[in-house]
Amino acid sequence: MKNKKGNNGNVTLKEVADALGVSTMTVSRAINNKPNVDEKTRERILKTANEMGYTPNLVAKSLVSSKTYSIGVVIPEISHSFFPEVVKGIEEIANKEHYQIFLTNTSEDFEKEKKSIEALRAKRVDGILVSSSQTEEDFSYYEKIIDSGLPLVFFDRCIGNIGASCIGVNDFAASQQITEHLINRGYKKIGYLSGPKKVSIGKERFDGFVAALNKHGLDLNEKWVTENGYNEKDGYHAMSTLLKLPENERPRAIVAVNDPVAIGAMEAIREAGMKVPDDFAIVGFSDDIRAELMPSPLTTVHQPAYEVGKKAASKLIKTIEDNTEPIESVQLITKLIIRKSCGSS
Amino acid sequence: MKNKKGNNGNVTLKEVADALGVSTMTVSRAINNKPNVDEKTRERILKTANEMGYTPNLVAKSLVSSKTYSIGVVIPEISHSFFPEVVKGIEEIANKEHYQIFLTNTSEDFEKEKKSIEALRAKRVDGILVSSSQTEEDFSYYEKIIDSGLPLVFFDRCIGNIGASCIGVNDFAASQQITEHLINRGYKKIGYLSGPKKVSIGKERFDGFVAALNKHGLDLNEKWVTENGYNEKDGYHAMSTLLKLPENERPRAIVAVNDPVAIGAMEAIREAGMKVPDDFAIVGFSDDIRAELMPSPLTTVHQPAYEVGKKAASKLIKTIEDNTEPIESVQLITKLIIRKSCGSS
DNA sequence: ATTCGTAATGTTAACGCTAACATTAATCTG
DNA sequence: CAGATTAATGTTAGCGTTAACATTACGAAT
Repeated sequence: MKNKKGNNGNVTLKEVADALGVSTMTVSRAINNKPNVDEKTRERILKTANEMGYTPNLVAKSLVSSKTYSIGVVIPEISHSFFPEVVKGIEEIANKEHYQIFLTNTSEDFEKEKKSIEALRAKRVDGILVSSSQTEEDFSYYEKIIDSGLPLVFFDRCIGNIGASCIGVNDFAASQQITEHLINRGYKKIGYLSGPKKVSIGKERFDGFVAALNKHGLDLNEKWVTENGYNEKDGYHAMSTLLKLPENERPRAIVAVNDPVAIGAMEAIREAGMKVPDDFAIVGFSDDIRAELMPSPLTTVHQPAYEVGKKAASKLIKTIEDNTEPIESVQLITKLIIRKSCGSS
Repeated sequence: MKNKKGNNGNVTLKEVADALGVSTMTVSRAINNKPNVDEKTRERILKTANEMGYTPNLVAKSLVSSKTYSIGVVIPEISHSFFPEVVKGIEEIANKEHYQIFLTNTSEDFEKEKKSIEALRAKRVDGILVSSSQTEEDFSYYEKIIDSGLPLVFFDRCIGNIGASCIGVNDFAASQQITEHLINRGYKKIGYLSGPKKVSIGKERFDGFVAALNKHGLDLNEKWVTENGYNEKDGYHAMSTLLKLPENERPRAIVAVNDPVAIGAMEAIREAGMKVPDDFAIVGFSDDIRAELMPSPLTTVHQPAYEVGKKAASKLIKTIEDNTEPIESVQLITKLIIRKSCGSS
């Protein structure tokens, strides 16, 4: 409205230069604190640039430097309390290093995930941080991405051994540990509410569960294992299925792939008129913000979400800024949080 | 690792053109589905471009068009359950319209907010979506932004009458309504845990509270009003202060500016060995994911967070794409959620 | 065939900026 | 004070793309 050119009312280097009768290079040097500019000239330029409301055009700068100081973040579901914490950590580090983050939510949809990544790539982000909704079936997509040289760090849900770093937690061990906690409390009939095993965490946690059973000589009862999604409604649905079994064929304890699923399952149990832990002991994973508030506070595995975010961002930025940065697989330490839902006092 | 040029392994239009012996314009036309390209040529080009792994460089495109298809989103605290829902709505609409979102978290820090916006502006985002941590004291910063012509839409926390649209809820009326609910239940000694009044929601909600008192001829007792932040610890701290009053000088009911504050306050009450609603009735605002799970489920005001996000994004995009789009102040409808913390049966 | 009209393709310049080289002005040196 | 340094400034070209104009090709109409 107050501007002639197409640059949306933004002042350009050249305009500042013309206003002062110097060359654009001198202005560029002055503004970017490059050497070989007379101190007086620099001050004059800075003053005028400021008065004119000059803001550097990073788009143009990026075209020259092929560096955007933007990183893409691909998340399966922002409304899970785990992810906002992760994002907070990512944002904090990115910001400190003068990067901005593009956030995309895929709603656990691999197609949407791929589309988002294409969009990010077209925007020439310097790298991407991905928690994938499909890590086990078809690697080819990510193999291509990594091959193309786009710096990529997985977090939480990783694809292993394809040349990208991974920042997660020890899902296998933690899942085994929490299952063993149940076993040690005397439960023998233990069911498992799984998420899709095409996702690393789905597979790892399930494997940890099975390992715990094996270690203690317990059998895996296929009828007690369901595979659904990662949300409350999935847990509700899965538990409803188990509740349809004749009473004497039901498990006595439940391990859920994550807290939302556990919370959904608890709802199904409550609706069926039964109680946690009296009728069913149950444990989750992730220490959702709601976990301790449940009618029967949920025993779960606490994940250091904020730390995962910080570590992932810092690893990505290192990888971007130094291509000799080694590929690394980091497993942050989880903590078993024992509450009442498993029947502990 | 497999590339000669500086373009980070990205294939350029010119490279595709050279590979086929045509001009870059022809390739550009073919790829962008412009008319006047022979069908056979187009197919040949598309095929080769695909084989070579061509991805358009949006940075270059943006420089030409001065349009980035990026929007900035400025949020005070992503870990509040309200905001991830909003972001989800924003992302959904933005994505549908082929925009990407830059997410920044300001941690309620106005200085950080300004820095983020400068960074977004330098990146030449097409517009910004802001929930500001300071909406009442000094408008000059945002006046300058709006004056500069950068499309801006506020959400949740707005600055009114300075030329930007605002998507929020009717904080005043909802706060008045929930306070009246308390009054109607017979409470007369009502305290208020406020957030900073330099933020619109802080002011509006407090004013609604006062209006309800006035309407029913109740006095505002200054000693029962505290002003802190918007988080759990702030609520805890504020309530602790009230609890230091001699027993007969304490309020009997509490209105909290939002749910996190109410939840913090409930914790303080519990630690003091008292009960909700028996010793203190309490109500919140925002319908946090934890509200219904509290030991005494929290009566609160439900805000349509997801809708706020969708509406804000769509308003911003309309404003970006059509500068005759009118400035608008939208108040979405909240819903009073009555649970047990206010003493209702 | 010649001319014309349109479809297909090409060329140039520009978006805002900076690296690299070129020039000019200021400062030394003996 | 001439000649040589060095500091300050300027000029050119190019990052990848597209708008605008220029040229060429080709089938249709005479």
